[in-house]
Amino acid sequence: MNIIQKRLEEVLKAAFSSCGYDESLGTVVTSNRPDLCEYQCNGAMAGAKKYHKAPFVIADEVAAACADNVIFEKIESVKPGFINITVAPEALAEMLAEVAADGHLLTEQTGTGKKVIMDYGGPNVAKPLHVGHLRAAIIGESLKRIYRYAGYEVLGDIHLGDWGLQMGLIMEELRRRQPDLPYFDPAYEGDYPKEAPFTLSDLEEIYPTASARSKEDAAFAEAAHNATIALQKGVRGYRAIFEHIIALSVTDLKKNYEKLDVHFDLWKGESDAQAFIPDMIADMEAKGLLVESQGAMVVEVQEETDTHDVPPCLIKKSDGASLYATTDLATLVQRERDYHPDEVLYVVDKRQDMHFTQVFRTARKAGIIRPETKLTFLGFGTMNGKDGKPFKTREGGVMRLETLISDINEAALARIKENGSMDDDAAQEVAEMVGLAALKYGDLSNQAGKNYVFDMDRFLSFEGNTGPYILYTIVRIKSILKKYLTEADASMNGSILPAGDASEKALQLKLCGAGAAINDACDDIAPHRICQYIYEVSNAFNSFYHEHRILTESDKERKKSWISLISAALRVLETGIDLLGFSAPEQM
RNA sequence: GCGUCUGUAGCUCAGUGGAUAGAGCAGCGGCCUCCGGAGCCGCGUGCGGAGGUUCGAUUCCUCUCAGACGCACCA
Repeated sequence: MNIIQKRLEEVLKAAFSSCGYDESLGTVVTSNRPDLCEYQCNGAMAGAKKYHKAPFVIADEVAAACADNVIFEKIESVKPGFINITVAPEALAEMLAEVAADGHLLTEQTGTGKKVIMDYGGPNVAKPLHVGHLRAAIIGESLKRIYRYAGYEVLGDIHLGDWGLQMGLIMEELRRRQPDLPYFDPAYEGDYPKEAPFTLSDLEEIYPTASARSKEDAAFAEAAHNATIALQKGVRGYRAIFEHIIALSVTDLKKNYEKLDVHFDLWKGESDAQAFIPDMIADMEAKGLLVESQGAMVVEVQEETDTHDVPPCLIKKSDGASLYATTDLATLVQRERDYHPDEVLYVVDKRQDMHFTQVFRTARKAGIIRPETKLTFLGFGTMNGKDGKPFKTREGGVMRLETLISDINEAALARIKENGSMDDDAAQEVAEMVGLAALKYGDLSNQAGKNYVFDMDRFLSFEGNTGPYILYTIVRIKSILKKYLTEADASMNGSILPAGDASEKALQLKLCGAGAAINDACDDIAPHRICQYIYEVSNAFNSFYHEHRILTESDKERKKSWISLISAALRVLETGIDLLGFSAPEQM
């Protein structure tokens, strides 16, 4: 909670209590009428009924009971029963000093001692990343950082799509093209080559070709199916090809996620979970959970409180093969065995809501995870084009992530060169930072669960609620501080003085809310709260900046106080963008 | 058909059981002898619709309209 709110509540609750009312009525919230006050308490109205008194009377009593507390500049009751509060500048300055002195900006360490596994990758091997993978990566990376800031131990797992028919398709197509490779010779007993007989770009072409072929050529489809089984059985030639594919893909994926400043702690995949399937299924059978339905083996997950049908969770196909849900469940078996997480958070397309409902229920019924382990599904919406339909290339195809990123960087570079005098290398580097900020902020500033419109021009416009605007504000503060530090008597240790005017006070008030904003983002699994907060901080800073000449201020203490104030603003903003997953250049 | 989600300003989006629902963009008008004008300051329109609960509803509930999405052997 915001330190100001917390302190005010302590006073208000005591006042309600001393007047003979329930102290829970002393809840304080930020004012929705900034023209009247900074904070307000509506407890008098809530309590009016219970105590059979006019709300205005209660508000009057309470306000009078604590009016002489030094935390208030003003506390007054207003009809019909609001208690309006204005914070004393001296008290505010002290509270801001506490925020600035705290290692986590007074973010409550709610996650201390808790371990969370976050699943926010899901790319398929042998296929390029496309924009569909973007949201999971951006949102997941941000949540990982936010959770860590609140004290959680977080393990980010990429959860590769590296199993199933797609692998068989690739192998069969490879065999069709190069049947003489030793991998396909059952009699071959020597070592296989260290180098793959194909490149990544070969793979990117092979998969769609094979996929198309299997649809028209039944014999090929059958062969691919058999190749899949051969891989699953561990036939060493197929296993060796599999290793080649993984090695090539992972190298490429790391490079691409690196560009997004997205990092995973675990590079596990669906293939890693396969070994856990037989025991898991045996256990389900032993518990009597597995039932036959229309030829398949399923776990019923309908619950009595359901007001509608929830289809059963499919564990085994009628041909005995396992499915999507089977793998996800086995992955949970593995995660429980290896990490004992307190929570597993999935950042996945919201269209998979039903799937995860089934998986979570099955996991609980089967005792795969401990009863106290939280399973959370954060479903995100689709990234749409300006036409409101899912984002596509101009030709109507799926856009590769690399293309999207380079398009943004190019546009950012053009913008920087318009008004900058940077040399080319520096400009390129800054363009990448600005581009990433535009991309991530444009995504994260929306509620994760909703679809949003991707509009590069808007995200990069450098005006309004955008990543570049935040970066600009940060760079501006850095620039002032740099100039200040060249002065002979520069000191970064000035104490923050009580605000002298409205814009200074507004900035101080805003900065005190940093920890609360981060806790809110964490508790609600909502990075957009960070965006909103740092945007407000940026606005507050820019208003303050516009009304004060910091470096030419003649009052030394006042000047040092302002330096401390904008340093605090800088720290809050840089922390904010770090939690969103990007960073600011020195100049732009 | 069943279900889930969404509907807030011309556009893109926030938001809350409380007073007068906020930003940005677009439009109009101001501000550079000044630490970065990628900025600042003004100007106006809106909670899809109907009921209900409540002292008070855009927020909670029911119904309704519209759109997106999901409904077992793909992942």
